[in-house]
Amino acid sequence: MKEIFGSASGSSGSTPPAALAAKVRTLAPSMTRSMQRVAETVAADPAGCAALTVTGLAELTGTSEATVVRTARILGYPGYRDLRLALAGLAAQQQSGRAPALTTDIAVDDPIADVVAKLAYDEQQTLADTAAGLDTVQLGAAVTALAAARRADVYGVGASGLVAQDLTQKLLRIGLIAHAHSDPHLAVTNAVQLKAGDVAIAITHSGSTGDVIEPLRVAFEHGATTVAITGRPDGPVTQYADHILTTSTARESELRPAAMSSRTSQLLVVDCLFIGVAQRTYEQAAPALSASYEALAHRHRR
Amino acid sequence: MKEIFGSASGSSGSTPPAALAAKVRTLAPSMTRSMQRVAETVAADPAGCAALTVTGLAELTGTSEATVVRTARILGYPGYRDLRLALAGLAAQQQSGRAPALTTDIAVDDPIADVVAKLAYDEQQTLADTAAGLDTVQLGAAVTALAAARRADVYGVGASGLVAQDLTQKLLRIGLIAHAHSDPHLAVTNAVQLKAGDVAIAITHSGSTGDVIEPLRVAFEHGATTVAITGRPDGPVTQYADHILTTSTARESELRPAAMSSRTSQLLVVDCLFIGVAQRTYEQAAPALSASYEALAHRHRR
DNA sequence: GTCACCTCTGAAAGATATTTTCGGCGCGGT
DNA sequence: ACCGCGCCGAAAATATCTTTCAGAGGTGAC
Repeated sequence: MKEIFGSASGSSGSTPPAALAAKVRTLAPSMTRSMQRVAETVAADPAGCAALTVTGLAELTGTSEATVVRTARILGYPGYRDLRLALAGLAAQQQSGRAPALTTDIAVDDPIADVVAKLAYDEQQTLADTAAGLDTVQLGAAVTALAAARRADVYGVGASGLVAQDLTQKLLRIGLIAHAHSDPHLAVTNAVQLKAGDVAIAITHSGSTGDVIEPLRVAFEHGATTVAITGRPDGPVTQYADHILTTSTARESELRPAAMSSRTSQLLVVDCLFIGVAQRTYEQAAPALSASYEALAHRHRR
Repeated sequence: MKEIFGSASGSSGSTPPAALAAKVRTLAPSMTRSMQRVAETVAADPAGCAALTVTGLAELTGTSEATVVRTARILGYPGYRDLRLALAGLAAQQQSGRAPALTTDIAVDDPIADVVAKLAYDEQQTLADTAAGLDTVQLGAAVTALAAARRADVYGVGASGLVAQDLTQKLLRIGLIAHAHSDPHLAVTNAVQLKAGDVAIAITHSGSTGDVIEPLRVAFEHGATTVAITGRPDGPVTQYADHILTTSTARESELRPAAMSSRTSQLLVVDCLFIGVAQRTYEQAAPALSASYEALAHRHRR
């Protein structure tokens, strides 16, 4: 049977189509101007667009049928027909579940309580989007590779560097050999050591951070299994990635740099990786986890 | 606009399309045999039928396209196309109806898709809890202190160390002088330098991490304004804290160490601090933020 | 500044899906 | 057995969607 509601990224079937707005944001950078116009129109009023034919939507957005179809393709549907069907589903869902509709934009003069509420809401949204957009097949493949790896190297600079460290810390805890690199030179130097069976993971929101791509390329060329965690599934980094894990992109505002929501998103992905690996290597992971817990106990004051 | 989801019986537009089965029963008497076959098939599996073209459904029910269209008409839609759209909506609603019955505990044999869903849900929960439990007065006070600080030191070890670094990175971006310390000795050594007007922030989930409490105590005794970000507002760390920011504690399970949700919670608090400070120092922060953005641009490959 | 190149875009041709038409077929009545 | 009536599906007609192609517009090199 044809799968209509599955996320475009092809993941398993049960994904709710709620994440359309997120998908539009994620993919907007790889769209042309007129396609963006179409995508935005669709995201703004799914119900309305579901009632339109290709021609109708083309006229409404001031573009051509071809552009509408192209947009549908980018969004992950085989054609406009399927996008329209998904739109109808979305509309029905919206109708039953009433949108919460918070102006999630943070203003300079927002009282502190609003800041807390808006930030929390935003990050929750980011989590939902990420979960919806994550391709579980790719994730599973990455987990399998990690669980069997002799060694894992993780690359990330800037904010993503912290995420890389977080992942590394966790993997070390369950007995894997993992390293985080934020120094590009050392990263490349180490990447040369990798070989088939090893895993290299690059974390970059933009998907085009040279300092992170370079070591991944080297690892890739040396036969390691490579994973990219990025918000731009079409970015340069994916050239050298065997498995691509897409993080979601929230729109950023002046006061809320992209780094913030991308970090939330990346951490969720990284946690999923970790839990996945812990499951696969349970026999080894469980005792290792409690051992590390014990070891810390005495560092806590009475 | 064309009304798709309106009930066929013509009543007001907002009728939920759930009543399809009932409609089939009501109208069955006025249908011919083959039409009934079609109607029943559709009622039995809306989602499946939504994926079929007229021809497909005709074959499936062993009838012809014409009959399918006639059935759609009887059911109140202008044609098969619209019936199909409504069907898609119905399917989506059905799907969204289930699902929230997640036992948020992650088991060893959970499929990867469940892991993603449960983790996302858990972290969302954590965020909501944190936002609800955060004392905005204390937060406001901490922000005020930070915004005016000559210098800020942040202490955190282990997973909290990464949060400390995250905060530091952000504060540096808006022109504050901030340092993260994860080496307890260096932390203490530096804490001695602090004086009134400076800010020291300790991040510890347990509230009893000696390595973090010690530098905070020193800072406190040297007259700095001290802030504790902890999950245990009654823990030892709060002795030396002028302002206490409470993070939420989700219960941890075997596969899901506490570090995971405490990190989420801590990051939210830290983000709030950051945004708060950015608001207060907007004149200085805004240009600093865009400047740091510009500076990074060339590190991205075309 | 100009040229070559490349990408984006929409018009129109081509393919599919939906709707309509129309004649055949079965069924009940005479 | 024959007639009339209405259901049914094949195929034509139409609408909708998809693909192709050539021109417009922009970009970088020289």
